[in-house]
Amino acid sequence: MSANTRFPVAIHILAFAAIYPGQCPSERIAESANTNPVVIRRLNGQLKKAGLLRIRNGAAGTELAKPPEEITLKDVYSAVKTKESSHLFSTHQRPNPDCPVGGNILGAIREPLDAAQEAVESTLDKYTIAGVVEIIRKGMKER
Amino acid sequence: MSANTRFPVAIHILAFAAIYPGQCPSERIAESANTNPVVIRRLNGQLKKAGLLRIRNGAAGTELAKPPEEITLKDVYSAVKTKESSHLFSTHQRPNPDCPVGGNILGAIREPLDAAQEAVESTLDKYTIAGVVEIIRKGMKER
DNA sequence: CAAAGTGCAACTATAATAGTTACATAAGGA
DNA sequence: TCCTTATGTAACTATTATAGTTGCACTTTG
Repeated sequence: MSANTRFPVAIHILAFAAIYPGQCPSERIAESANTNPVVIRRLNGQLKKAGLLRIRNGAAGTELAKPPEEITLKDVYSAVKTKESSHLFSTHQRPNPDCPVGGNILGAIREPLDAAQEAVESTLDKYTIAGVVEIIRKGMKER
Repeated sequence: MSANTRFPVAIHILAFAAIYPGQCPSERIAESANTNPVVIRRLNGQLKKAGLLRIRNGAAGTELAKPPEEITLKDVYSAVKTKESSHLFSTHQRPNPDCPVGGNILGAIREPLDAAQEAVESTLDKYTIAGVVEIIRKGMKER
């Protein structure tokens, strides 16, 4: 596959909307993220469904649906994950149930894998779009 | 792509070697993990290089290179990660440097992404092959 | 030296992902 | 009202990390 960049691009979208509210058509964000407008619109749809972004057709504008302090990176991560990308670690699908190891391996690794997943999500929950925007604004001043 | 299953399969290999030391040719492990012997040998090579597995050609046997209590899942994770899979989260490659957001986004998300990565690794470091084997053995008795 | 098994090269196959084109639809402003 | 701007979405193609496979030279033990 190509690498999954939906999560970082989704953060990009929200940061953009926070900094340029009402002035962020998909084409402009696509240019900023160096991708295609349709890719942005697809993510926009997921962010909208998750209640993070307010989008209107036509000459209206797109803007955050909540204050950036209230949008955590975990919210973003959850908004854009698919069934395939929802777990950091896949497991091998059908280890041989007739082998004592194959029949028990999945149960034996579930706890550590779940714990790792939980660790990621609770870490992402500590960061917000507001924090990301703050760092971007700092970078903007320095040029 | 297909999903990356190297990490769970590598755990499978080590657990197998712990339970059946000296009796684990790649063909037998492949059957247990429901995959191809070459896939196992490829992982074996990485586990050997990382000092986790002792492998001999021919009619000799494969066994753990250390006691299972001393092999953490982080060791395994590190052993089998590739350049592509080494980071849980990819970033979009070339956000537009001429855009204030595009030029600063990567720097702004580095800290949370690194923190998430670190959280995963330190979580995996708390689990060992010995722990996995113990759960498998418990399952073996129950049948 | 035979049997068992590894190491590795060189492919093919799979599938998740991004990229692209095209167009119907919607909303706001002159 | 109609033009402009933009979204939503279907229907593809392109990319690429991954697993799967075949074949064979090499190594080690007995």
